[in-house]
Amino acid sequence: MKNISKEDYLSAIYKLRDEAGEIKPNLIAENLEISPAAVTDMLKKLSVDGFVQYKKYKGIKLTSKGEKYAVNMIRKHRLWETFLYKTLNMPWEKIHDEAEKLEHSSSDELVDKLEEFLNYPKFDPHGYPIPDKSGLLPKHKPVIALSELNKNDKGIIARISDFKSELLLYATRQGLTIGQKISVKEKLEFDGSVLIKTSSNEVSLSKKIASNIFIQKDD
Amino acid sequence: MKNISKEDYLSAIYKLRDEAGEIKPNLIAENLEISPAAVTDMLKKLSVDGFVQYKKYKGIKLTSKGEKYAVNMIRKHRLWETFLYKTLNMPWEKIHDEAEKLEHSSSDELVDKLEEFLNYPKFDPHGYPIPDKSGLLPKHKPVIALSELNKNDKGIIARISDFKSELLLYATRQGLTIGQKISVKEKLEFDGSVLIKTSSNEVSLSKKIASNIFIQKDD
DNA sequence: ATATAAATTTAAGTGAGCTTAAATATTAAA
DNA sequence: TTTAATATTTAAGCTCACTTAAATTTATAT
Repeated sequence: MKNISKEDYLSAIYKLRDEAGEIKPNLIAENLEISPAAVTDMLKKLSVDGFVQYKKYKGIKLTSKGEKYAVNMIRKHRLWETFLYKTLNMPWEKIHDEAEKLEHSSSDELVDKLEEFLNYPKFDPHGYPIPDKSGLLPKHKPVIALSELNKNDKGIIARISDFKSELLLYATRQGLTIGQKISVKEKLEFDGSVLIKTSSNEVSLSKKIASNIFIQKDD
Repeated sequence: MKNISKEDYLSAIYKLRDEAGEIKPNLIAENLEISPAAVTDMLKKLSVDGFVQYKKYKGIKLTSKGEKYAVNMIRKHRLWETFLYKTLNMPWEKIHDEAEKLEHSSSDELVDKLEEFLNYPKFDPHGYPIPDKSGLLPKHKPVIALSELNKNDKGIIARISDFKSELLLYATRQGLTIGQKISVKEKLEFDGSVLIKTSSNEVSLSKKIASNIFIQKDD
C-alpha cells in the first residue's frame, strides 16, 4: 500500500496539465501508480479543502490556492534535484526519486536557504524551470516535444522527462544531454519513430521516447 | 493523529538508552508524544520483525539488527543537522526538527555523499558524535551532565541536548555554546540549581537545564 | 442511433498506527 | 505485608489512504 499524500496529487495535477493539457483522473492514477478509485476519493477531499475545483465526471482544475501549493512543491523538488546533482554529484537518473521524498520533508525556510546556497539556479538538471519564491517561472524559450518535429528540423535538447530513471539512463547512454544540438534526419510514418543526429552520432528513438525529450527549435 | 514510524521508535530507544540507561515504554511514549498503548503495540511489531527483544512487563532491548538500524538513523540525523547549520546557516535551534524529517527521506547513498561533501565531520552542531558509515562513533573524551558537577569543578561545554529548541535558544542567549569554558561557582542543595561562570559572565541554571548540558571535565 | 468500450464513481473492505477506557502487573509506601 | 499508586497491556474503535468489484456515466465505432 502506497502512501501518496495530498502534496503528490497536487504536483501531479500541475505537471499533467503542463504536459497533457487536460487532466483526467485516470492519468493521475497512472502517474501516481494507484487505483482510479483512490483518485476519486482524494479529489473529493482536495475539493472540500479548496485545492481543486471538481465536478463528478467533469473536469479537474487547480484553484489558485491549489496552484500556489503545487508550484511550491515543484520548486522544492527542482531545487533538491539541483542540489543532489550539482553539489552531491549524484547520478542524473537517481535524483528524481530522491528529491520526491525530500520535497515533502523540508520547510519553506530550509528551501529558501538551499536556493540561496545554490545561487538561485533557473533550471534543474533535467532542464525544467525552477519557480522562484513567489512562484514565478524564469523566462525561457518555448520547447516542443522531439516527437513533434519534422524531417530536417534542428534545435537543442532543452529538457528530458525525469519521471522514469530508465529513460534518463538510456538517454545518457545515447549521448543525449541537455544543451546538445540535434537535427531530425528522418521520421517514420509507420510508428512515429525518429532518426536524429547529434554532434557525435545518429540515434533512432521510438515515438514514446521522443515525446519525452523536449527541444528548443531553431527558427 | 501523529504518524510516527518504526524508524522513530528505534532512534528513540537508542537515544533513551544512552541518556536514561534503562528503557521503559512510558519514556518512549513521552518522547514521541504518543500514548503508552501505542508503544506496546509497536514494540510487539518491532519484536516480531527482530528489531527489539521484548517481553511483556520486562525490559526492552535493541537487537543487533535494531541497533544497526538506529545508529544509521542517528547518523543521518546528525549529518543533516551539520549540513543545515554549516552549509545553509540555519539557526541552531531549528535544525533538529528539520533534520528529524529529512532523516526519513534520504537513502544511504545520499547520506554518504552528504558526509563526503561535509568532509566527514565528527560531531554535529550540538556536540553529538556522528557515527561513520559502518556505525562506529568517533573517539571522544567522556562527558558528564553539568548537573553532576560540584562546586569549583571546571571544564568545557561539549554537548547540549537538542530535542527542545527552547532550551537551545535560552542557552544561546546566556552565551552557552559548544567549546565554551565554564566553572561551577556554586551549587544549591535546595533545588540542585547551579551558578556557573563563563568567560564573559555568570549564569544561574535550574537543575533540569543543567542536566541537559554536558561537560568535558578538566582533571 | 445504438451497441460496445472505456473512464469514472460508488460501495465495501483492509492494514497501519494511532486513541481512550478498562484490566492487569509491578513498584513504592504505610 | 497489605494497600495504594504507577506503569503496562489489552480491548475496542477511529481515521487515513489505499484496494477490488460493481454500478454508472461518457465516449467511440458501427
